[in-house]
Amino acid sequence: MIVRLENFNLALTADSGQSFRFAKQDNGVFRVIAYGKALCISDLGGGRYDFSCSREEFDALWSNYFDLDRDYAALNCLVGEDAGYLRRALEYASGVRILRQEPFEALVCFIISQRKSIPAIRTCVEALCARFGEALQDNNYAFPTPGALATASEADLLACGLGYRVPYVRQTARRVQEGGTLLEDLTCLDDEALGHALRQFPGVGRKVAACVMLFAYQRMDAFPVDVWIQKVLDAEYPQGFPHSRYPGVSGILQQYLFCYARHCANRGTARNL
DNA sequence: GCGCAGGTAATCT
DNA sequence: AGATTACCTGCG
Repeated sequence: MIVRLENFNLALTADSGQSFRFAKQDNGVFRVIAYGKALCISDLGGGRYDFSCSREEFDALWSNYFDLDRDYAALNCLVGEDAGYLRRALEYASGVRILRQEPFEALVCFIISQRKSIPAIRTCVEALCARFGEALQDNNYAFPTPGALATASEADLLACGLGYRVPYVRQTARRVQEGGTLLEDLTCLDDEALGHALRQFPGVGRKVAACVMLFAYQRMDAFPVDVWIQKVLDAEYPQGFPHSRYPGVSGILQQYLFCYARHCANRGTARNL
């Protein structure tokens, strides 16, 4: 189905490091897998996109996944011309959507992400899915269930390139499986309590917890500080980022800062998905 | 071939 | 509290 979307930058969202399950195919079409479904999206230009799904699935799943009901255009008014670096980041990255991922997938993927480059994370996550995930059509695989990872052998997880993170992932998967609807139940917690609960999982510190809050639980005030954001804070916000000026959206702005900082650093060097 | 990568946790001062 | 360090392994 073809839809017209404002404020939607597919390429930048796919490469934003939120989900590690985007792939740009040879024909330029983006394939993403989430919630046990594979989807292909073509950018037709002029704000028109072709989604390889029914209207029903779009409304029930993908609209939500891409956070299409949120008014990202409002950020234009909130971040003024005088905002300097942040304004430039907004102008570059507006259209990047905060994805609504499954909590378990986000939790595991960001545990894995520590001390890894994005290409390395992708390779690792794909290996996990191929080995432990449900087979979908076209040689695609869903993200593994907590049970599948909880019962995975140490050797099999090592073979996926998890390295020293193997016990982190296994124990996290076990806790989630034993906890039943544990991750769903966390939805009712406020930001501080949710962050604290997430940090109880092994291998989850402040940064990973903030990523899971932002990319799975839609906590738009979560502000993950990784090495890129730290560089931006050091250079542009020595007094600290003015969170109080952007209530309810500072996580989105964090994502824009992240994309813009990487873009500036990577200018000139070839880089693709 | 070799340093480094979207951090965390343990171990210090 | 804040600084320092080991940690697996693939990618550039």
